[in-house]
Amino acid sequence: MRAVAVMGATSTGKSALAMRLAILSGGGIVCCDSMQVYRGLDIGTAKPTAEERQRVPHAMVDCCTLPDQYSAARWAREARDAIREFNTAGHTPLIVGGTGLYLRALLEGFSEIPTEDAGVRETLFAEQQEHGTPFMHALLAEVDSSLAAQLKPNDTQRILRALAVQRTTGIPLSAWQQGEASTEEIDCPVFVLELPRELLRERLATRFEAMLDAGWLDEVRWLAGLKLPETHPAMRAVGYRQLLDHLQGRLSLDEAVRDGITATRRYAKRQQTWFAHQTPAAVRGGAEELELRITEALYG
RNA sequence: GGCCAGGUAGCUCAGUCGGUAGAGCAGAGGACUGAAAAUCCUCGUGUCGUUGGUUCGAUUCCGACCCUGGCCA
Repeated sequence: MRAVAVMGATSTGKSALAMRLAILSGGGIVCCDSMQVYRGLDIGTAKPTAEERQRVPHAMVDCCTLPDQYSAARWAREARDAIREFNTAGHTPLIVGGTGLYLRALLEGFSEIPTEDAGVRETLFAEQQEHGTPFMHALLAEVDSSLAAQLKPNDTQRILRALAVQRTTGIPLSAWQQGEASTEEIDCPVFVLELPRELLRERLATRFEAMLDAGWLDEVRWLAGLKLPETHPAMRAVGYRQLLDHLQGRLSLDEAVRDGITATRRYAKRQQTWFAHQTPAAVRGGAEELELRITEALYG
């Protein structure tokens, strides 16, 4: 299998770059984005428009209907199928997005781990609410001391995941993670699009306002109407979370916008850190330089 | 004009019964194996409004002045 990945923080302009390249190459795009997979979250996720999708085929967009929840493993599985289809049609697709973990799941694979039993999460969450995360960390230490030692006592998300797997299988998560990672050989050079911090900040803020003008708040009202649990990924997405707080009267619109822009900035910084340290083999650069290098990769 | 409450880190504030000060947020850096737009970790010297006085020593007590908010005229 073969693909070319174009990754980068939000608002760096990677989608526009990818569109240009895809139109030239006649290939398709595989979105690597943990929020664009949800049907109905369009404006706030900067999802490719209908026109763009008509012009260039996009995979891994709108592949999950909302009460459902997505995951990195599922994305890797489905993205692999999408890439194979493009390949058999004679094309090298562009993997485009900002979700570093998803790309890792695809390129390096995850160990085979059984699905958590339904309901374990709810039980764990209730326990965590009552006793606090450090207490849950202590519980984990009893059944999986090596993983517990690696996790901070406040890391709710990883601690509950570890406990959930241990409780449904009776085997510690760290043991499962020792297992062989299931990957299919894939030739995929990785490119990271960079933008100076100051410029990125400006673009983030401008885009946030533009999304509001495009009717983002109505989209958030619709989301609120679904009554999803507050732990659902869609409820915690940058911007959506703050706008949801506004709809529930916890923030004025101005405050929600200000906090949303701040949250986006912090998110972009985390992405930059990830791509700087977790993808050492990647080629980094600005739009012009990358466009050349990617073109070489596509045709060379 | 009078009375009251404030003026402390970029912002919101705590505190020092007098020995030059600390939280949250922001900001910076970092981690990252099935929720990842998530989750988590580390980093805090600033004329303590200005100016006199008391004191070995004042941001802390007293006075004057300046600024902000509220109430009364």
